[in-house]
Amino acid sequence: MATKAERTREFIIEKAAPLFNKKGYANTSMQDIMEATGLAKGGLYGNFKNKDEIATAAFEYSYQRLKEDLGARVGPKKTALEKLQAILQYYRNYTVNPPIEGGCPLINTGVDADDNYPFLKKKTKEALLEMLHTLQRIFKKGVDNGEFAPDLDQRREAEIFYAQIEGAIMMAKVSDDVSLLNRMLDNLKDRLKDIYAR
Amino acid sequence: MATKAERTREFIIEKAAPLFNKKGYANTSMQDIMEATGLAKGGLYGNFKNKDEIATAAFEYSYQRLKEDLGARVGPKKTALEKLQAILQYYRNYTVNPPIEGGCPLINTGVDADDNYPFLKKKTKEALLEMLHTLQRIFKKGVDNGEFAPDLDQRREAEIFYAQIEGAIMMAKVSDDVSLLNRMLDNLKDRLKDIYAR
DNA sequence: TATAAAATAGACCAATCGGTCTTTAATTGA
DNA sequence: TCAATTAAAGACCGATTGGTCTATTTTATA
Repeated sequence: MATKAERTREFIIEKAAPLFNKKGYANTSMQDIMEATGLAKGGLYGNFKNKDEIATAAFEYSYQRLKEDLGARVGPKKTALEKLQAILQYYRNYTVNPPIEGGCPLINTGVDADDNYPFLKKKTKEALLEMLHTLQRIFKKGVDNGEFAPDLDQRREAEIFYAQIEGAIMMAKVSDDVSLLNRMLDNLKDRLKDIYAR
Repeated sequence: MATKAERTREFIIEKAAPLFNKKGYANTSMQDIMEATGLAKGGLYGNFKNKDEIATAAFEYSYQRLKEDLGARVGPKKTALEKLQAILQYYRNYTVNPPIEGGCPLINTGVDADDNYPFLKKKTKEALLEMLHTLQRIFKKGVDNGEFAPDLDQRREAEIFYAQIEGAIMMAKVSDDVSLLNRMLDNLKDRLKDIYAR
């Protein structure tokens, strides 16, 4: 069994992650985290050096969950087309009931951190690049398998794919209209068919 | 000539807008605005009721500038295709040298305000819907002109168009790679040709 | 069960926050 | 030019911020 401190640390991260994801760094106070965890100051600062360290761990936790959720859906699928469709399915109604409160941590932390918190921005950049790389690998697999046209620009397709999803998530949230996101997913599905048909 | 107060008010907005756009609401302090304007507390609170009012005026100013910049480029163009191409041209290298420091105010304020500041979120929503509506009108014009296929789903095309741009801006910022955005604009340009060719 | 070690509580701190209010300075119109 | 009005300065306020530190409690080990 993990030591008490390790368990408490993980507990704090789990409670803090949705707070940071929803409210951002500046709007999430240590007081908020104390209330969410039921711990006092000593409990938090005994397990973390400072707020930055909690925020960093919280983002890593949120991103890890995103990866695991997607991995669980994509992993079992055999073809590239099925993998990509599984990703689209994952994002359906995303803004209404996101796995982590507040929505996509890449968008939230990316925008929040960009001009304010270099240590968080660095983490977000790494996560985004990894995500794009994973998508690119799926498209490559599709080409290698003969599912997609051999001259397909894999990086470009990955970027288009993800930009449309992330852009639509943002727009759906701002406009309080999840159907905007779902329409985008439908369109991407159609686009996959086009690539497939070639 | 406008009254002194009116001029000062506008001056404050101009100085505050890039601060809010770059740093967000919580990270922009009245002290920051005092320093940016050279005014003391009395100067700010004599012209605005509170921080919320400055933030609101700042967002409206930033959005107004976006509209004007785009309008100046799109207005003179005759065809829908040319108008859309002008928009794509406007966003080229956007993350490197944005018209308003911090980048797209719709993304920034949208994400910042969504779960935190209802009064700002409302403004962002209105702005986004107006922007989408404008784009939709351009696509409609293209259909009416016979430039685009008559069965073109104008709303869908507008949403795809803008989601790709906004998603790419976000990703380009986070990854510190403006070429990601420019590749997306190139692709959108190609896509317009496809629609046009039909 | 007793004891050493680890973990947490919570009082306390200086700094900063948004905002108020009175005083002083600048502007404006006669 | 001068008086009335408007605008701005800046001292001040209570609340909240992130963070420290010591006392106490809980945990783990012998």
